[in-house]
Amino acid sequence: MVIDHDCHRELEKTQQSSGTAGHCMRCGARVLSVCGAMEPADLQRLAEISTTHIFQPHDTITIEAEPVTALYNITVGTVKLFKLLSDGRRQITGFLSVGDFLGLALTDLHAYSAEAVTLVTACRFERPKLESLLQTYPSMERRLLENAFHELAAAQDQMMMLGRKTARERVASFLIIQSDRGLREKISPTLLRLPMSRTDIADYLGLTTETVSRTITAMRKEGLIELVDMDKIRLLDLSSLKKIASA
Amino acid sequence: MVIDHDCHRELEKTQQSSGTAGHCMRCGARVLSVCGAMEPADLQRLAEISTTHIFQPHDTITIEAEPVTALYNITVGTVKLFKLLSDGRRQITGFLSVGDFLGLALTDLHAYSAEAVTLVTACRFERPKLESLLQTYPSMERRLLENAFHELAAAQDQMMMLGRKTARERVASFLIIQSDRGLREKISPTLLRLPMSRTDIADYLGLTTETVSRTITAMRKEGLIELVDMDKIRLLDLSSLKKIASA
DNA sequence: CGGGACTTTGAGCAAATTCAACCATTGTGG
DNA sequence: CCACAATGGTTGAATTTGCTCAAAGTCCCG
Repeated sequence: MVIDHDCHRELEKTQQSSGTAGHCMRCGARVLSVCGAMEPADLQRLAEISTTHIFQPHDTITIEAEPVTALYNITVGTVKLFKLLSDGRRQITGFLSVGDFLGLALTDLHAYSAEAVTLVTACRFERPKLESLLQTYPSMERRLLENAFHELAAAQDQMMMLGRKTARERVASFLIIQSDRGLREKISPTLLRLPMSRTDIADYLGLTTETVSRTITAMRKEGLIELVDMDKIRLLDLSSLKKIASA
Repeated sequence: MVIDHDCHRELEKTQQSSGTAGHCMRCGARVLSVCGAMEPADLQRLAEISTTHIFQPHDTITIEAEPVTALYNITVGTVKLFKLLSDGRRQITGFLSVGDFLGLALTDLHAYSAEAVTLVTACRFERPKLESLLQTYPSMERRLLENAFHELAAAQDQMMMLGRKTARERVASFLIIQSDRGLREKISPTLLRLPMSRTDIADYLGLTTETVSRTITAMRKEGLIELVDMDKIRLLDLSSLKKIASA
């Protein structure tokens, strides 16, 4: 596992300050996230306190236990959140996609690390500025609360998966989750694009890459799924998959 | 596993309406929870919209996927939260103790079931009344948000445990978590009372009772812990346990 | 003292991991 | 433009961790 990203260089290179442009008005993530509640004039104000950042695949975005300096709203791409044990074992706690928030916390330190899976574009809000924003828009706090509860429910499903499901059930669950993840990542109702590696899937499911690979092969042979490409999977029998997922 | 609780009967029998009494002023959980931020006069108002409930061990408090009608604040005892698969496999997602909230959600349906582990006393707030309360005390919303983020961080630790830790590491983690759970459940700095059964511990750790039992026995033989009683464990070597827990 | 529930212990088993080899795709330099 | 190294994915065999099934021990409560 080679970790060799010129992360900081990359960051400076790709940072796009945007105090003047009304980029928030054109933001594709707007309809999905907090900004959706705002008036055009307010969006202009939002644009003034936010900057756009681009991250290359494998770029580190935040590091566990380091100070929280900013909040990001993902506008393009996929991000993985994870925790590490001292010997390198990794648990991916979730994947973020367009419209999702990263670094949303009231604590001073990040609870997890975050890394770009694909090319990622994100809208960055400096923490102190965010605080004042929250006071200006009380409805945003409510949205954040809703968001937090939603994540909490997802976390509980994940616990059930990690604690009690078999490898087969976990892989099925993963496919269903990806399929349900709005229509945003889906190419067609049944064709699914998985931007993350087998290793990432394994670390998300609490399995090894070998087990994930073997399970996917088995499902393919059973006619449950079809591997169109390494990162494209067609769900041929959604109802069976759902049944397996929540046994 | 016998499920035979006359839950509803029990509920009616033990419900203590308290519109007039200033029970919130005397509440032991107050300092630990949201109510701590309030003035005496406000506590009186709080007492007017809340009722005290008592649950016997094994009483069901809420059921997964059923409508959320109220929010409880635990004032005495321990509650377990769990999810079930159709074949009976169970995952305990957490234990609640004095000061913790139950049924805190903006969704209409419960994300999990909750059951009393010990004798439990809880302060019940009807949902519609709660909504108006939140509008009266905006600072409470912030507290709820903090609470949600705290739970989210705990959930991520739990995911790491379930997905990547060995049985030994899980049991050590459990003991450390119980030990860290404030001083509220602790008898002395090293003597720990575990109100839940081995089955509950197993369902929390994603293991079987046999594995939990064997692991505890092994730790006892190694001199890491001492079983004072079935439900009392003395942590003899906290630093070693901590090292094992977060390998 | 006896019955029931919970816990511990034991022996064999199975699911998933580990270790190892092989295959496919991609990108690089000669 | 092709050979070849590098990366990621798949497949196979052996191993191991934790599970299943079974029995014995312990605690509690009437």
